[in-house]
Amino acid sequence: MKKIDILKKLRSSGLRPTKQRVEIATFLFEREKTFHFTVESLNKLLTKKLASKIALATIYNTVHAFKTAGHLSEVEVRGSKTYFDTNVSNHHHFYDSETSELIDINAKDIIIQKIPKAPNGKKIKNVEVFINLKN
Amino acid sequence: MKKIDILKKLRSSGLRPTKQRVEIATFLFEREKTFHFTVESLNKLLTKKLASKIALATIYNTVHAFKTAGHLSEVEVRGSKTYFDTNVSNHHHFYDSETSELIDINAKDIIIQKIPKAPNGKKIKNVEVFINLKN
DNA sequence: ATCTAGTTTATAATCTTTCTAAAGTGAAAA
DNA sequence: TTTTCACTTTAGAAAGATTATAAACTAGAT
Ligand SMILES: [Mn+2]
Ligand SMILES: [Mn+2]
Ligand SMILES: [Zn+2]
Ligand SMILES: [Zn+2]
Repeated sequence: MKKIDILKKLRSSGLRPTKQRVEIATFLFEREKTFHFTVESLNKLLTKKLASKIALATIYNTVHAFKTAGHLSEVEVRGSKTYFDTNVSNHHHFYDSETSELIDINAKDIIIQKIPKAPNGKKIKNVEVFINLKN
Repeated sequence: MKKIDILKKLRSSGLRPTKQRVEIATFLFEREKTFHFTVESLNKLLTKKLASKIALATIYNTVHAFKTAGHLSEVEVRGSKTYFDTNVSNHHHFYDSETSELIDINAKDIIIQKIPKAPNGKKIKNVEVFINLKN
């Protein structure tokens, strides 16, 4: 994703393209592959990459704003920290607890043959498959 | 599960059957159906049920001891609190975010037809299916 | 250039969970 | 039974992640 598109992405979500948001968005979205991160890991990487440091509160604010805008999704992973994902399409994950690393699985690469009916008047919103890895 | 079995369960895991442990174990395991809970919800229910209150630290200690002994499992649910489960067999869950309620799905009731290979020298430890519900 | 609502920031506050260390207790040994 | 001591409970402190606060800053409209 190019810088011009990043500005569009921000503006179209009603987010002013501030210096901090553009830097964070560039870091997150100017890459080909999915990026999984926690606020802590993102903060470390941004600190390493950027000359001027961004306040931790701003990183939290920005990540939440991006999530609300639909530019990031949240992945539930065992542990205390919240994981975010630049892949906002429906997909699944491998999880390597040795390295705390998430790996995407395309939705088409998992086919579920049999699934129970949703209980009492409820419907199925989505199905998440989480595959834990070992050595 | 009967009280005598609860004492056996504790002793066989190397846990002294103290007053608090027996009360918590009785509350958790003397029921037919699976029970899903957080430490907070368990604490509230125990406070309501018991005459003498158990310290929050003891509830944390006990729940972890039971988990380590294999009498409880942990379920990863979106949100800040940790969920525990009296069903320690391999199974899946529905999750109703309206009520924050987990519902068990028997492992046999979900059949996965196609699954990707584990990456680079890793193996699959287990597969967790999490079905989010809506109205 | 001015203005203002939106944004950033340092810091405090909150919330869940874990740690600490002192007091209490189960059960083995005497 | 009494003694003993490792294990357990407990209140409160501490930790760690996240959110709230409010003052300073700024993008972009006028
Ligand atoms: Mn988590
Ligand atoms: Mn969670
Ligand atoms: Zn992903
Ligand atoms: Zn369950």
